[in-house]
Amino acid sequence: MSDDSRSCPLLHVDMDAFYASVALRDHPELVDLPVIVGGGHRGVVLSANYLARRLGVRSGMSGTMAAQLCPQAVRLAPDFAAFEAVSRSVMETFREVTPLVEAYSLDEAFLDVSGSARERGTPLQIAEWLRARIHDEQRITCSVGLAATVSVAKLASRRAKPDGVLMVPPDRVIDYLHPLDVGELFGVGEKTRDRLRRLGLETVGDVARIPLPTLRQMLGQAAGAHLHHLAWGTDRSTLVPRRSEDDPERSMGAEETFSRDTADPVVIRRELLRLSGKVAGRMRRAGYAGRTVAIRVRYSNFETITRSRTLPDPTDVSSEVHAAAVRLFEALPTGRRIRLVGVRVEGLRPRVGSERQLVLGAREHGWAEADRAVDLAGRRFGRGAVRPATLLGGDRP
DNA sequence: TCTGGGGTCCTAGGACCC
DNA sequence: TCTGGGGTCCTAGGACCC
Repeated sequence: MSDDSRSCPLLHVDMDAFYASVALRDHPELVDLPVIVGGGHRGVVLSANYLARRLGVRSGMSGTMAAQLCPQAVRLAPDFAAFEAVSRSVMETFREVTPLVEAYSLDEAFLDVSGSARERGTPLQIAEWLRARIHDEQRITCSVGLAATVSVAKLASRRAKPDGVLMVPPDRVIDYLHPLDVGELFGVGEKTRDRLRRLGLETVGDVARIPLPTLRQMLGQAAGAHLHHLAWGTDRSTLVPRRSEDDPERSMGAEETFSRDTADPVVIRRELLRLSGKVAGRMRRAGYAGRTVAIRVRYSNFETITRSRTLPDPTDVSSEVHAAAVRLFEALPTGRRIRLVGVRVEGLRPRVGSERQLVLGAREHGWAEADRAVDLAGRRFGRGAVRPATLLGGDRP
């Protein structure tokens, strides 16, 4: 590859089979076997090594199906603490190269290296340096896509996998994009792909040839414009450093699939209590309060509904979140068997000090104090050290 | 024994206010 | 007597991503 890579200052770095690679690093005796991370009872595959993929296993697939395709695979439980540690360390390496890092998930990030040339060389040289460095330090491989825009860099890294590099310079973008299946575009999932196919649009080029107003009419204002830019490779070229002070989280939630479906309101209310405490605790640790409490219920037929209520004031108090969640749940028709429940708090804003207690009555004040005591005990004795009495000894779903 | 758990963004309709 | 728009907030659902 000749090095005209200065026209491709955006790097998308993506770890190869991240969870599986980290797991294998800690279980070297398994490297020659197909390995699946996740996919336990009622679960889906989180990651699979390339041996398992060769047999058809894909992440997101149900564990049951993976076991059918690949009964000889070794199944490992995910170790999120290990994944997070590797992720933090990799992101630090990225920040050595440039401050312009958009961490997209635990195992992916976009880097803008346009300002790093003098110290570190061309984007292509930087990509290879990063790959070598990550391999040396973490013993896992990654792939890098280079382009002038975010979505093209992302497509390129996918095509480079595993353990490769692919650059798509601006003057080659159209030739690269237009033959691709529309489903490959970042943001085009199964539903949109099917819809486009029914409209006779199979390739990215087909979409590109549709006039923008027509596309907007077909897919909606935002989605139409978005797709148009993706099809011409003219999507955004500047990065948004994620999860900084000017980029607060929008919502926090927790959900759980029961080990078997249940219609028992006592079991469900107890689960709502546990999830509310988990969410509110995370909010307090992160310094957020939020006004809208939402629950999610998935019935045994997989039909999924949400119900939400906006409170007069933001809260991070476990019992307030729980009370709102239970009220929403109790407004639902009874008797249907439920597969999953979730609690989410939306409209988060940074909690400034504790001014709220000053204007509230004694009742709420007491619960906020109780939460603080629980948080303190959790820090000293481990999370879950103090819990509501109804969660003690109860069967976890 | 099909189908997790964490999120984000968009749309659409109705309420409500000016 | 008949009939306005625009803006914002709230709620529910849907699509998508890793």
